Amino acid sequence: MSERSQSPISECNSRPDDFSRAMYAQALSQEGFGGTSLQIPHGVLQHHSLLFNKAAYNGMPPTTPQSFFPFPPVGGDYRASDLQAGEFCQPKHWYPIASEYTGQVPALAAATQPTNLSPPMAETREQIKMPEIKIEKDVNDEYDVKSIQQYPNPTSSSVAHGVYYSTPWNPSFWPGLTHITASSSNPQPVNSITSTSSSTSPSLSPSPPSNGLPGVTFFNSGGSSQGVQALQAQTTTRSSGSSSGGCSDSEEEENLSTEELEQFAKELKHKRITLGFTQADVGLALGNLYGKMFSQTTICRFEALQLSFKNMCKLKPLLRRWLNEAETSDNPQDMYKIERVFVDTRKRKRRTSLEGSVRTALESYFVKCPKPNTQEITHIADDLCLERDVVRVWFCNRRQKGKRLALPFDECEGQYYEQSPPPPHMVHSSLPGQAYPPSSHPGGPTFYMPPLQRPDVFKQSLHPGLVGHLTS
DNA sequence: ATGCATGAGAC
DNA sequence: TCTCATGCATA
Repeated sequence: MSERSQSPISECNSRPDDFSRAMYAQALSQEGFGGTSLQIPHGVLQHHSLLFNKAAYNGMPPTTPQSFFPFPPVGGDYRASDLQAGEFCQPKHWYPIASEYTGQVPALAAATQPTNLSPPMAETREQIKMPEIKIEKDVNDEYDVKSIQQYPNPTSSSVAHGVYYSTPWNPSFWPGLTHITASSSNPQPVNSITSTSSSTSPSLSPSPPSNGLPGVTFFNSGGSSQGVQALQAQTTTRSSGSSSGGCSDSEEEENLSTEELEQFAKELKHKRITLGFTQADVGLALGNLYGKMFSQTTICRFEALQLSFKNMCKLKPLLRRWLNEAETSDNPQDMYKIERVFVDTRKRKRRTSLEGSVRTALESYFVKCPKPNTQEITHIADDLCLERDVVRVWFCNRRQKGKRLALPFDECEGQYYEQSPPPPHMVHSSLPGQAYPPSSHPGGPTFYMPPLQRPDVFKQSLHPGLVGHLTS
């Protein structure tokens, strides 16, 4: 107890919307969180995957305490195990070749290729020799001048319409699209997405919608691909008797099942690779086709089922339409022909690279308190010699990550984040000498216990698809 | 593939 | 101030 009492956040109080995680509970309840040594096992559950990925979860001796670390040593160097949290759900097994196609390069390199069915397109900026103006990281500026990435147009000069911003150019545009998908937040079906586009070839002009119309005309009317029709059919098996074979995605996605999403993600990845597209290509092509481009990151996360269910539902119809286009186009590589010049002059904070020990410490804090309050954040920041905002963002991201991993497609998303009554042993008492004052939260000092505390049970709570990934 | 960051919207 | 969707930068 003595050591716990030294932890500034050992009595981190949960708020009603605090989330709780099985893994934390498991670690905390089964590994003696309430004990004197905080025997949270190696890795301190930095990753939920540790609970399931036994191969990477054994035998790591605890590391020594760190001076800035106000509570007992935590096991394992975070980076030593370096289990990326998403690994367990990476669908890598689908297509071993996939790893070769995860480049992040804008599709430009392929634009001039006569055919793109052969994969060897440039995958990195280095490879394609893209001029990139960037400020080195060790510059003293607090903020970099945002990298200005200029992708020379291989086929034409940089024209105005080729200018893309990393943010949506027209905020009113995308919201008009979102309704076609996510069921939870978009009650009304939208038939307006019925495309007025007559060509099976996507517009090569990436110019944003100029009229601000809610994307009504930016969809190519699917319906052009038999192969994808099959896909649609298979993803249209809905109880609500929604359209079958048609492209009224608004209804289609209404009751998307997790299986369907998973299936589609696989399909997408497979076909994308077969067609020779990178994830970045797809993201850009979406911009071409539908006026909203996405990053390689997003496509990657879609394929890896690492987006929220709602987000998956939102993106799926776009990607399916892209797939339609890609599959049916006589010249799929046309979809590469994107005239793009990135001119992003926003200042972006230099990315902080946290050392492994710091991450470990943060993880430990997180295990104790996933939602530190302002004071706690400040304290942690002081302890770890980090900017307060870095800590805050880290916790935000960590929560998001935890949520993403634990509940990728749970339609009852959020249920695990609801407060659950903490078992007596998890209720921290206010201890003297704590750096953190008693919480102002009305509920009193509590600690979140997820409803499921055993990995196997936890897995059962996951979507079957995810479990599949977990067990594969 | 993923860590850190941003910004909109909700609370 | 949080969540969420998303992306840059990088491992």
